[in-house]
Amino acid sequence: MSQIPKNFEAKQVEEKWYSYWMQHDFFHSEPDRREPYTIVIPPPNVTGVLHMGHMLNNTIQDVLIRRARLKGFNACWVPGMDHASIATEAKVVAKLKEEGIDKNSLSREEFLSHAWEWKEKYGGIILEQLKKLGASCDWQRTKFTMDPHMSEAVIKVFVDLHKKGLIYRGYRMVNWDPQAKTTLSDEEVIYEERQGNLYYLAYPIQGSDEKVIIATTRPETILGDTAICVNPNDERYKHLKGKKAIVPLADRVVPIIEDEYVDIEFGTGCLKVTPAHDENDKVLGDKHDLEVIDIFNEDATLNAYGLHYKGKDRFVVRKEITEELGSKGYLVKVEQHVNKVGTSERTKAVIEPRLSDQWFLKMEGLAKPAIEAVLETEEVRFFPKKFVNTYRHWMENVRDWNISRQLWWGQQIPAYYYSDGKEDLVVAETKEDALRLAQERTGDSGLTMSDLRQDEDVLDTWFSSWLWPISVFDGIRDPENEEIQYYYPTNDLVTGPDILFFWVARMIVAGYEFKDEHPFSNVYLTGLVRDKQRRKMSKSLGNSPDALKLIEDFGADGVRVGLLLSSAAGNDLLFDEALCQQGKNFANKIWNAFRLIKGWQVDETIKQPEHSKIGLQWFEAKFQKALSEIEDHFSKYRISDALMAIYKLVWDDFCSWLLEIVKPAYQQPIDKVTYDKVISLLEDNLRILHPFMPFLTEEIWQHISEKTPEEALIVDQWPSQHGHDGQLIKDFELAMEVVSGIRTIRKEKNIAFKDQIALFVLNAEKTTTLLDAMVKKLGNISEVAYVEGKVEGALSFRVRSNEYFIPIMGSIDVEGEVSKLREELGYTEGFLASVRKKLSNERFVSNAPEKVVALERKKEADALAKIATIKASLENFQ
RNA sequence: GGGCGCGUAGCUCAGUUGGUUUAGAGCACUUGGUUUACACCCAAGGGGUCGGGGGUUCGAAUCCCUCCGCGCCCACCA
Repeated sequence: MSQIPKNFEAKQVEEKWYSYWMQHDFFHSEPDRREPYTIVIPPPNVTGVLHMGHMLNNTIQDVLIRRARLKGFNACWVPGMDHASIATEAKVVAKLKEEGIDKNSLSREEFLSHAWEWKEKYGGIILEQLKKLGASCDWQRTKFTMDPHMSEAVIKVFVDLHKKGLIYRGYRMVNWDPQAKTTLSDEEVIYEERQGNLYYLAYPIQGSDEKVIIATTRPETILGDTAICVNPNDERYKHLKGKKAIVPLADRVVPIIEDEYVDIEFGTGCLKVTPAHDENDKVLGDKHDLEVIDIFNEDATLNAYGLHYKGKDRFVVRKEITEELGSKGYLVKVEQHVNKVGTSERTKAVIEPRLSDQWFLKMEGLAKPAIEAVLETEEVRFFPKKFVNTYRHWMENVRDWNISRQLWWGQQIPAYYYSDGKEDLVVAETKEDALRLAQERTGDSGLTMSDLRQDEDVLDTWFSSWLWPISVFDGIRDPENEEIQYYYPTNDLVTGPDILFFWVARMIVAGYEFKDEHPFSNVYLTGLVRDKQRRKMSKSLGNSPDALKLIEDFGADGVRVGLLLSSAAGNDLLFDEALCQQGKNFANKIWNAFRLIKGWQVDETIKQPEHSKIGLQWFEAKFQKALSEIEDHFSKYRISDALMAIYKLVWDDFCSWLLEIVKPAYQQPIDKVTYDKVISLLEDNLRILHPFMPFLTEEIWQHISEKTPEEALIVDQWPSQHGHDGQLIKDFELAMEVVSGIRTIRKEKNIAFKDQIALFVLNAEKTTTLLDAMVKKLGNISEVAYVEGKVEGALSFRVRSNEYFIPIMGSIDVEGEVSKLREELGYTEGFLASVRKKLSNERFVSNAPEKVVALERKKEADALAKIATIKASLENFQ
């Protein structure tokens, strides 16, 4: 035994087995006759580094995939990365800036070559980090959303949807990120409450001395005002009908229009209309046919309409224009006002509503089958279920998806303009096809490639990732290929609820649209990882632990267990390093159980002791019981409950009870029957533990006996279920309570374990001699003797209706014993009273099911018997 | 403003369609322990009027109402 280290040393073991598994291709999957079990990874950003969320996510996926592998499925976990347009482009722009290169000085092609260079050099660190966690991904299948084949699929889908009339170009109000100079989808905008001001401005009425007061939060936008609007039912403004107002500073004359949209109660009940910079104003503008004046440049500085503020940033202008309005007498008052400001999820910049030409995907029709799949057919099930509501709400009110982004990094939209007209375009997979189409359309066969100009925009990154479960198997380009037929639909998807709309919902949509089938059967939504104070983990707070450091400190298995121990699906995980410590301790516990067993000398001539026999039978029953509970937990995606069940099985039942029972005396050999059985039970434990703690279990597995690669634990078999002896478990519990009673008395009376004691039993409930053997062993009892009456000069305790006596040397602390007995009596009498209260209620006896009443009667009888015993003992002392 | 969910031991959570001892687990805590697998350990133990109030029922942590507190999602008024 001395050659086996006392503590489990995770580090070298992890490296050893990961490369062993890789070397033998155990993570790799090819279609075969087995049933497939497939997971596609939520592709992390190519710019990403491993954080706690990834750790949790991928640990869960690895648990599922390893378990499926053990269950004999052809397990395939496809890894990959997302090109993350905005994030990556921002990174590359920043890096170029450091090198003194301005993005605007580069051509698109030049920029893209820098971007690819960046990607090759820095991208995908995260995948290497996942290996440290033990993720058993099929790395031969690693995909990137901008791989040529993946991009081709994206383009193909765009063309297809365009043909179906679902993609259209619209001049619309979009969320504009002035920092990234691109559009964001509604989902990428985060609203934050900010303390701002409500400015009350006076607009002169044309041809009169009267002024009308208007409240606004964005005074700089007055330069884009093209109307004033009041509610037609507002008596205060009736007389203004048909008149015109003059916009301060701009001196523009604008109409005063009436619309019920205006809230009479808010502000002054009078609204300035700026169609270019507010969604609602745009609607009003369209309705009343108003002029649209855009006052911003694309970086949200003011353009020529900004007059003398031209070139200044909107927030600078807000401050300065307020002062100017004040000095010229237009500013009536300023009130504090809390309003919600949209900010970019990625750049944090304040979003401006902006009108621009964008590409949209019609969602309403596409959403239908995806709604059905989750709400009606349940072809796709969510865990936890509560997210179904969230999903429905969003999907039933889904808006058209703005899929264009004003960036270069991504798939360029395959639309080609053949003239200066905005609508003079064709959509095609290749430029050659586009030319043909353009020639047909115009009837001008003289049109050449150089007459075509491709749309500058790229597609939203989610427009590639919504195809992920299909495109990783090349199912868009080649729908009949063997892989897509075999692996699709995939089984489980594990991701965070924050991308339920961005990604999950859209994948379901794409699944039905392009494969006519659900993309996955189950969606496991994890919670967010928070710190102990419930704060979200974030870089800026600096409360996110270094993932790799954690693995270093606690071992990958320890971290995996730590993360899983408290992560019920959909519940936030309050991360605490103590949990990883618990995981590490658990690893060490198992390691030492193994060391103990490995150290035993086997003697084939020894007969199996009775206590070992019963102990092994009992553990087998316990194992089977636990196994069925574990299966049940897995079926409900209660991963942490499954782990906890295994934790208790291994620590309490296997180590604390079974091993103590079968353990031979110091330096004594063990019989072969027991030894072999213990080994096989240990192996079963390792099998069910393996998905959670792959490294530790493989290490022990291969230490137990020499194994060929085919016999590695990772590709072994999950134990089979075959029922269990429930009665044995119950009987054993009685014996356990007896052992516990003996230990209590030993502790109270300071009787060392090595001193043997005698145990007398006044027996009402039957026990078997096998169990007595177990009690003898664990209690270090010289003999278990059955008696007819109370034993004098002994300490006693009761388990169920049996009474146990331990004679002790010296005098007994009568007072102490009596008070203990009185306490026990008090409790039991209280209990009896509560039972009798029920039983004396006639309506209970007549209405409750027979079974329930019978149970109460049994409780009553047991309590009475126990009370009699305690009273008798008390009399003995008096 | 609309919707969803949650409040059970110091902490994190179980508690399936109301009925198995006067509610469970893990961690933490207390006490004792150098027993030759493990102090990253062993053993024993304390701790909750199930957010408050009301109701339905023979019986409520579990169902209904209401109040209080918390979280999330959606929409958004200048």
